[in-house]
Amino acid sequence: MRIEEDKLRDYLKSKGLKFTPERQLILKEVFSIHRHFEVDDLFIRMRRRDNRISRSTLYRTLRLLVECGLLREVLFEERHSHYEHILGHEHHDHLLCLGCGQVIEFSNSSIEKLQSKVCGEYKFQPQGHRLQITGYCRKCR
Amino acid sequence: MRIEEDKLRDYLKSKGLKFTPERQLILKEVFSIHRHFEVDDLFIRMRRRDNRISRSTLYRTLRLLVECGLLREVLFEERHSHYEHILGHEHHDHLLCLGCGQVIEFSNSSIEKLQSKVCGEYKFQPQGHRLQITGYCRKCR
DNA sequence: ATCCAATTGCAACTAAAACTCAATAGCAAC
DNA sequence: GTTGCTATTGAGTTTTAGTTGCAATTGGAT
Repeated sequence: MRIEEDKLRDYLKSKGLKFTPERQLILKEVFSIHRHFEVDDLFIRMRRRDNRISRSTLYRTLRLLVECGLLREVLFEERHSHYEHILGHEHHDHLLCLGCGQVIEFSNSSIEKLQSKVCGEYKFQPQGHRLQITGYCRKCR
Repeated sequence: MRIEEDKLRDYLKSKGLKFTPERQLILKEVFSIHRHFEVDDLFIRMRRRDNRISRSTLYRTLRLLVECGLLREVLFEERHSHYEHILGHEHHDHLLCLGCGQVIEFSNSSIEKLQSKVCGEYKFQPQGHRLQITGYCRKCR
């Protein structure tokens, strides 16, 4: 059926973990959101659908989804985690509007190339990066 | 006397706030640290010197120092804040080693230029940015 | 069908940071 | 220098975000 479910099943199996109904429900809900979300967003959405999953399970499952490469954690100006899909989305970075909170995604391969070059200079082996530009969007400035 | 003290005094005066002995001590301690630090580092250092400043005051004062442009908050992989000096340091970004936790600073004006270009494309007025590359340093890879 | 390790939900816990409030102290005006 | 108003402080309490321990439950390999 869905690619993301296969990916999760494979990951779980490879680690000797179980594919539970809770994990399936969370996965489904996560992939029905098509923008950035935080844990509490997810919790409330699931409650509305009467899927009474505990917060502990949400936290534990989100960690799994990050580990298996389905989700990415993104840090905005707030002190708690935000997540976004990786599957089917090319890598991108964010413009974060301090006025309206809007998040604009962008990607720029020249910047990525320069980053590789910098890493080379420091003999640093990159594993990932975050680039976030804060400021004001067209409407807010 | 010191530029940073003048800057803080000016900022406080402009906001109708007061230059207290506590704020002076914190400022002094902050500028005696020449690397990234977190709130508790600062707290412990001050205790060692018998400057018994409460954590509340530290938190409140650090916020002021960020507001007046003396400090910058940097987010590493941990969930609490780290700070670094702005004054007298040109803007830079970070390579963060997941092995030993080492933080390498770098700056690259070509990346900055490309960022400006991206902002232009989105009619986004940048105010600041964070670029953090995680991976493994020469020793750890 | 059996069995064992993984999972769940709940409650208790933790860490970082923010808030509350009574006592104190800058500092501007006199 | 004194006064008075407002900002500030520290101690303790609260909030927020997330983690952990544990007893009961369950997935899934055999």
